[in-house]
Amino acid sequence: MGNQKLKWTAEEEEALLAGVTKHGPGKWKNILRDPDFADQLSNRSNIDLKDKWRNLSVAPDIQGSKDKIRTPKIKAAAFQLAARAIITPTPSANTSLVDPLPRTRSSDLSIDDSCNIVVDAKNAPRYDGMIFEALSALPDANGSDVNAIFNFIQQKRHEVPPNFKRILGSRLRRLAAQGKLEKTQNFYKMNDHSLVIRTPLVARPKEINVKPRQTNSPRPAVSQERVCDASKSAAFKLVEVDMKLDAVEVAMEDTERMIKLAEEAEFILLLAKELHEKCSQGMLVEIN
DNA sequence: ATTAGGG
DNA sequence: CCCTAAT
Repeated sequence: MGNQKLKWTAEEEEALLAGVTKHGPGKWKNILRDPDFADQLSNRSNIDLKDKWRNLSVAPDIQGSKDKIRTPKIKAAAFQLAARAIITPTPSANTSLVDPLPRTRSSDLSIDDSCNIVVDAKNAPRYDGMIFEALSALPDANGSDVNAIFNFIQQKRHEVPPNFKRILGSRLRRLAAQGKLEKTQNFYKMNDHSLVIRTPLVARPKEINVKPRQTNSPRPAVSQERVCDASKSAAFKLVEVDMKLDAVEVAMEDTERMIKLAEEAEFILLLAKELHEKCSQGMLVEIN
């Protein structure tokens, strides 16, 4: 009777998180069966997984444990967000997208719009078009700043989400990082790489179907339309993958930004505590 | 057999 | 972690 009260290792937690993102919460026996996680969780039962998940979902991280690791919490959430962006091929008839998404509710630093990634994913590539349109139309030869681009796009009567300005911001930064835009001190302008093949066929996969003309042709042979269909859907899937990768990158970007904010906030909180302690001890604190 | 919840 | 009702 030895191993009761076994502490969860980081590896086990990771495996659990990965398992949940893959199979969904509640599919514990499945996660346990999955050869990908079977080894690391060999000492855990499906019920253990359930309990652990429940704990991870609640604990808003208390500082009691020598402020071990709270970032993993955020990273885990980020991982889930990214995974969610990927695992959303068929908007219907797929996994139950009701993941509780364990997140702190109390000291929550507002992860706000990060749940609209799927939407962003669909729009991000289009924004690129608008951005390039704006940059090529705007006069400033030295480049334009975010506001100029933002205003131009709005005047174009392009419908954009409320948080568009921020999306635009991260979008610009990313394009600059990819070398598709030149950035100098918050001013962006196009360069040679801006016009390279960026998803050439964004053509809508609507109705281009070539239906078989009646049943007159007894032997349509190997049917060219099949081939056509295949390449068409292949192209579509490529675009799809492209968009999803994009979504993940954006998600990571936003997440890193959030983590930074969280850390800064925490630092300030520490300062505040320190000040409070000193003040309550009757000390005179001067703030420069 | 398995899962969700309460203890 | 364990126990139990519910599916």
